Amino acid sequence: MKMSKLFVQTLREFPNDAEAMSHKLLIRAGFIKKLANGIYTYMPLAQRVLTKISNIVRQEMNASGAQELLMPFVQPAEIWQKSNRWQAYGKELLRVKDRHDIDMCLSPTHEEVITQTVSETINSYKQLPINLYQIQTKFRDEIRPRFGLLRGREFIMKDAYSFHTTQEDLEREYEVMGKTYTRIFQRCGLETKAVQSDSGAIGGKVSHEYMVLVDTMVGENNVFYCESCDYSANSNHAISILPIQQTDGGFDKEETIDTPNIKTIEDLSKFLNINPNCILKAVAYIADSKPVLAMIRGDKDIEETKLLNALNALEIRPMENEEIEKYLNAPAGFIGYRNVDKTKVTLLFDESAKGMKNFVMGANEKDKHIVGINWGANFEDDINFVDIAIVKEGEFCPICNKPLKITRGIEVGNIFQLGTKYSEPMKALYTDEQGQLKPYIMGCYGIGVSRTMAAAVEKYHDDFGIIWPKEIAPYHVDIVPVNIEDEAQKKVANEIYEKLNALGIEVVLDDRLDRAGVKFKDADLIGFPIRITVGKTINEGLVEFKQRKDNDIIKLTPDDAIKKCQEILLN
RNA sequence: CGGGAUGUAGCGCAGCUUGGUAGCGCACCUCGCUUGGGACGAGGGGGUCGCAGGUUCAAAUCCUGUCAUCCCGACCA
Repeated sequence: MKMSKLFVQTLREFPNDAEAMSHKLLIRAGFIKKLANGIYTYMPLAQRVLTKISNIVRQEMNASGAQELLMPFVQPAEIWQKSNRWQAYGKELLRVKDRHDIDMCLSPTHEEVITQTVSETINSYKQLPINLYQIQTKFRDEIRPRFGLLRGREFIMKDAYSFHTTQEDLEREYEVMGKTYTRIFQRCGLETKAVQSDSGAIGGKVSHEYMVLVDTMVGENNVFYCESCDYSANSNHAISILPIQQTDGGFDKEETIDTPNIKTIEDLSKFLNINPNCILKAVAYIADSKPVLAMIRGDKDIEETKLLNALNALEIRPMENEEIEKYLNAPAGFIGYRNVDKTKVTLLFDESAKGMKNFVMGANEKDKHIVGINWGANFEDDINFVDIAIVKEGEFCPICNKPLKITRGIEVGNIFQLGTKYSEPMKALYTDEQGQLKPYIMGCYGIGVSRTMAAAVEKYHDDFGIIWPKEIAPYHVDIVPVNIEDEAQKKVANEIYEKLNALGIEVVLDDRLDRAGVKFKDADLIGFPIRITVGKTINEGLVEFKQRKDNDIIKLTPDDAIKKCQEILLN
């Protein structure tokens, strides 16, 4: 490709409205253009990267026995009503009406269509298992799209769905997909960590997320991991062993005391001169319009995803102060679990509270707390402790009891064991060996293709621009004649260009009339893995060879430069 | 949906306080000159100042409304 013909416009400055480095660089280097919030055009350079990622995905999925198909992007509401997700999916599902006033939607995911399609096509256990996938645009009307391609509304996803007769066979395929994913991302030049995760709106019980670990804020997930064993989990799912499990407030009898205007754990801890872990904290929520009171040890915080799961609820938000008065009969800051009407308010206790004794909590009365409380002493014994706490740094691995580390991660893939979550409501059945009708046992497996591109930029860049891994770079080599009007330089540059093309190496010839500095800046910004500069040294028969990843320049003959390209690109 | 900010040429911005009919840099076009890290000179094209009302002889500027975008939070594959 001749640079003068390439449909690209690099910018001298970073865009004003971008925050994440991948967002800034992809726009500045001319890979993407924003059309609307969270909706982007992939320019030719980006399209080439996406094609390469997609091809790696295809090769590995096919090698693992999956088959590619392509399903509709616009879907009728009817099919979503069958799975009960027309209601449950919420506002992320963009709904539209067609000219006949029929409800339709832009598909955020394809469980419904694939389940129906498979159930119409496969009737017998003899045709199972099967794994089907597609690579396609998805639309999710996110509340707050951000970070460019990392959280767009429209994005490209590979989604695969597998169908099985037994849980064991699903687990086998789940393992296969896990290994396939690791390989796919490795081939894209990205190391990933498979972490345990919450399964969210897609549903199912077991799931793992494939995270690219980064140290920037754009990794929207906190990942906890153990260096001694292979435990790792998204913070919304992580569990831990607390450094201090038994806490004692030291009060020798239970009594109500005055705590004037002491509303926070911090203030109360100072006022009574006790550790926050001796205070029982009350956090009030509204879950699916119903009041919930969660009690947790004072030094811990609620993980709302876990709370949501414990309640089997869809939506959750903190209570407003008026709601606290109304439902809990207590002023905010002085809430306790006693006097709560358990027929009206769901009461939950985090496991961290189990080891507390002689502890403190709100007295359900303004400016008063109760000290010296013990489980079972003054309240019914049948308290059911559940895990609804967020893990904190410094806590210990649940498997091997070593300190847990925390890092940020960009989720580029996920795998779920769905079970019969879709096949049952949608009555997607096959006939088993005994002639019985049974719902399929399903798995699903996603890869964010466009997000993977952004994650690679997020991971591999420097002050000058992008540093593409060679496997997904838009082009492999950029040839820069320092002065295109110098006949000797022009001739050699053209020869190298022709030879590399003939070898099947993807190459750009920067034939623009601009000065060398402009071409060098663009080469670094766009991030070609290899740059060959044809300049003055051509009089000695030498060109300059530079790899973007280390920026070291060596001088070679044109033929040796070509050989070096082959060497680097082939291994 | 709450908090904060911003909308002026393709991109980055000034002008707004104090109203007088729009400007700078980059990019683009022409000519000259230049060619190893985003040169220089001269000339040129491009904007209903987000949109809609209002005040005024006169609005980018003041007022009201509205839309969009960005950041933080909430939310979410």
